[in-house]
Amino acid sequence: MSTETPPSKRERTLAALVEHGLDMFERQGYEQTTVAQIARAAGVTEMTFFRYFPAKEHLVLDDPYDPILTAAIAAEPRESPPFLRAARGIRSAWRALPEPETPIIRRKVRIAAGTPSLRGAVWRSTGNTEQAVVEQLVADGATPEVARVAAASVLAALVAGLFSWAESERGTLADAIERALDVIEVAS
Amino acid sequence: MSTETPPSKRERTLAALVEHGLDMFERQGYEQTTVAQIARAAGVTEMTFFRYFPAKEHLVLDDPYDPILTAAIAAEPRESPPFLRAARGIRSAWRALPEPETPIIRRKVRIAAGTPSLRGAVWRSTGNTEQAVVEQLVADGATPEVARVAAASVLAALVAGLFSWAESERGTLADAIERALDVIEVAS
DNA sequence: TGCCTGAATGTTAGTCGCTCACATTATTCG
DNA sequence: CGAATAATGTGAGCGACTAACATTCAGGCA
Repeated sequence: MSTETPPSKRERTLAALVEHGLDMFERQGYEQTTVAQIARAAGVTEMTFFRYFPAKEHLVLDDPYDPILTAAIAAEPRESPPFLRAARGIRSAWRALPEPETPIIRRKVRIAAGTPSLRGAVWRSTGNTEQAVVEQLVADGATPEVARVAAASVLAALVAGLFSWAESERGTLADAIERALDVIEVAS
Repeated sequence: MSTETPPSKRERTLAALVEHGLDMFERQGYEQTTVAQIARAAGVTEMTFFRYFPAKEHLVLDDPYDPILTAAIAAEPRESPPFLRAARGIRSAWRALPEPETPIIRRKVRIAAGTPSLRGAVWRSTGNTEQAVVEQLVADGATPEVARVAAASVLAALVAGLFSWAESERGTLADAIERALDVIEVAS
């Protein structure tokens, strides 16, 4: 029926690790869950876990959105100040995006939002995106200092919106992000 | 001559730990420096290090500014939107503050800015300040969601300004922060 | 001055995240 | 089927951090 090929062994153990990992994080907390426990629950060795994820936190953190964001920022008119260009670019990027498979994303974000050490990790992992945004703004004429502040501030708003969305049971991701950007774009 | 009492033993080992720690971080990098190495250089045991700092990163991260910030935000007129209230509050708070003993602060911020894992730690450690700002904004009538976004975004700008300041050899801390807030307050 | 109490430090052992070198078992495809 | 390659296991070890317990040191009081 479905056109999907049967999952390879690699895909199956990956899915098992994610499934058991998120499950145990939700039940007993991130810090209280050991990598060895997750591996054991997935029928695999601790070593194997680290072959799939470079660190424990990566079971919760992806981040595939860099190219879309930077492209959208590049499309903004250069007359606006960098801060507004970044905010509006992100806004229009998300508007154009299909709503992603939210169930698992919501679980991950909720775990991250509720775990102090992961909140830090989220910020660090946003570093790549931030760097991309900075480069785009600089390419469009902003100074590096200004670009760094603009990028950091806008992305912080985005992350805060993400966290709020995950904690509230309802609403779409796109709406939450729009509302977050509304808070910041007080100039029109 | 000086009115200072002679440093106690505790003060002396604390100073030794900070001094050798920062020194080694600058010379060989944060990740490449071991807590045991710092302790040894300070003539003390690894265990003693952790009696002074709850974690390695705390040798670099303080954060004594919460009360001043929240007070200044409370003083802002409530007609403005929360985002601007937070930004302007922080601005006026720093304007009123005496320029702190910058040499050691600059060293710490520079180390933090140049170490990915510490950038994340800074963000996590800002959580307290963020929470305080959120509470102040909510007390002044903002919704929690709006307050969280505003606080996160403004503090991110502040941190970005801090990092820029530390990396550039000259300029005062207050000026750097003002410039960072200028980027964000595009509405007037 | 000498003791005495509490602060400061040391010791040992252990957990957890994470890495490396090397051996072993599965998969898949010619 | 057999060989190449992918996936996993083993064991040893490092570094951050914690806890229980023992020890030494500092400074005030008789």
